[in-house]
Amino acid sequence: MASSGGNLNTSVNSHPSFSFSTTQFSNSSFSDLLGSNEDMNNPNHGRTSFTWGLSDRINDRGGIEIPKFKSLPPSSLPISPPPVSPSSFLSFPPNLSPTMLLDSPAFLSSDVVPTPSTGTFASLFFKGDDRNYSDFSFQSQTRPPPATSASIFQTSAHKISSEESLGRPQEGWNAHKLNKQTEFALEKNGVKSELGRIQSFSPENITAQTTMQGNAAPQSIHINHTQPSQSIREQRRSDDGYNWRKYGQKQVKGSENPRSYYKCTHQNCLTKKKVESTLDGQITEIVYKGSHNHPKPQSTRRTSSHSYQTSACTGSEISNQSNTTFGNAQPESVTTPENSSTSFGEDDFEQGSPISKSGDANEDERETKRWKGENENEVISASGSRTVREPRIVVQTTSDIDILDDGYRWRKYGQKVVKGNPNPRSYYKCTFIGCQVRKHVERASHDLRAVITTYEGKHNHDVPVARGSGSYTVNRPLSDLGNSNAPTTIRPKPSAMTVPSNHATNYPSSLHNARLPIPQSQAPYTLQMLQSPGSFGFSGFGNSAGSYMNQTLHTDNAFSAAKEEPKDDSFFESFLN
DNA sequence: TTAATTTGACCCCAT
DNA sequence: TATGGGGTCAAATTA
Repeated sequence: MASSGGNLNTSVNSHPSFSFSTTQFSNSSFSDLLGSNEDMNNPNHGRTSFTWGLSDRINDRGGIEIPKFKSLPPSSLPISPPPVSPSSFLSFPPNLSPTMLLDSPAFLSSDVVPTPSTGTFASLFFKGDDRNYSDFSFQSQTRPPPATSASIFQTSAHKISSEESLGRPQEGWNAHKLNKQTEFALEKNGVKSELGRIQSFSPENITAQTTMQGNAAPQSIHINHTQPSQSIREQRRSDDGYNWRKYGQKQVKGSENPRSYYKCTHQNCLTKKKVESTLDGQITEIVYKGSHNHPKPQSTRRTSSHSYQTSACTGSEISNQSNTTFGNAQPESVTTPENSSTSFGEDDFEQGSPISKSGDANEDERETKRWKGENENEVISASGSRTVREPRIVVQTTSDIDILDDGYRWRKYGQKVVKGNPNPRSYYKCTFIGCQVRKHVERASHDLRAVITTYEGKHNHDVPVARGSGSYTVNRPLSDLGNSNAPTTIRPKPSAMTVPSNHATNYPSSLHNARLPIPQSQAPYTLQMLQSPGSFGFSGFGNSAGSYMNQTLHTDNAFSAAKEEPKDDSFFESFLN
């Protein structure tokens, strides 16, 4: 349902502590998690730490007896979306509109670089067909995929992470698909991940088209729950496009998460990867070792309705252009995980997120020692292995200047102190003739460094000529961006999260740097989406202008402020002159 | 029957 | 040098 006009978007340049990430896919069914009783009878299992991990945990939870952890089918390896480093928060030059990025075919290309520096990060959240908002929605696990490219943003623990950091109580997520074990796991993490609800994410029952891949843009993730099982050979192909053979699994110390070891099945290719997943099947870490010496196997699944496509961030796809550290330039068609290694700054993760959970203090320290990359986007080992960690989006604060510098020209027409926030809210109106877009900016009550920018309406014009932005031309084709490894002008600057306000309709709020011009049309992506306790089916998402999302931003004051945004135009009109 | 996965055991390396 | 832990092997198991 394409929306029009009357959109309100809120970008929250907020709280450093607020963080969330998208997609974390579980690739194992709960039945698998539950395992079988016969496994319990296997004396050998006593040796494993599963007992130590799961059983103990279960016991702690009240003695619910859970059969041994049987193992997580890693075949699907739904890789998390491209990790984004906190240091690389997407930032657009004043003259570069996200819309341009989103509209670009490049964003639909699986070969587009998924790094934050290339804007992929943003795409993860923004991307949805600008013109097909209806296709963009959070969907519950049980919902069959739309015929088209419905995008399913699966927030996982990260979402929860954001909730937690924002003090939002965990609430109602549809746990009908969850078993106690999973719930425990999630609860333990202080999280009930939406992704967790997609526990049965596996090649067998899922068709995941992700555009949300780390690579490029996000696009969409189709999960076809109606799909029958696929052949094992199909499963063999992981979400990164390469074929892997599992050759081991181990429970590593300090983590409940089993680690699976895979080798590339391509002849003479020594590339390996290890995947660490949470008990509920969510991948928490993927580490690639070595480089593929061959192109990615041709996949026909991408075009098949029955195909199982790479999950949100196939390592390979993610990587294509993000070879910041790994210089192994490869054919464009050959994207290798090695090149990706984009990583959301874990350090910013709130406790309770799977990420942080998996890494307790000691673990983190250990990891830090072992996997110290050159920059925050990378986590590499001394041996050259790259780590693709859980994607995380961390909302950071930006300066007021940034907030105002979104590429458009604004005229201040009012200021007001709104309920819930002692800080005055500046109201601006787009100065472009005929453009009714307005926005207001305010500092979060909880943190003066955090700035909330709320947009309303859609610009009916392009981004004005850049102000002081050098090289970027407003209409620069995104493809240029996508095809280039150049960092472009997307600055690794802290970005703000755009959170649609109550009015939000069309705007894809999302990670939205303060500098981001408001796209004329974007796939709406809201914090609520990330925080929605229950189903992520946003029926109201993308409603026509004027409709309210009825969202409940139980996040922090910043969001609350947005929520309390005056809802009628009269409020704004009162400022108009 | 074949191929992939599972998993106990072993090897290697860091401490 | 001893020990622990991660990584790998390979037989057993499963599909």
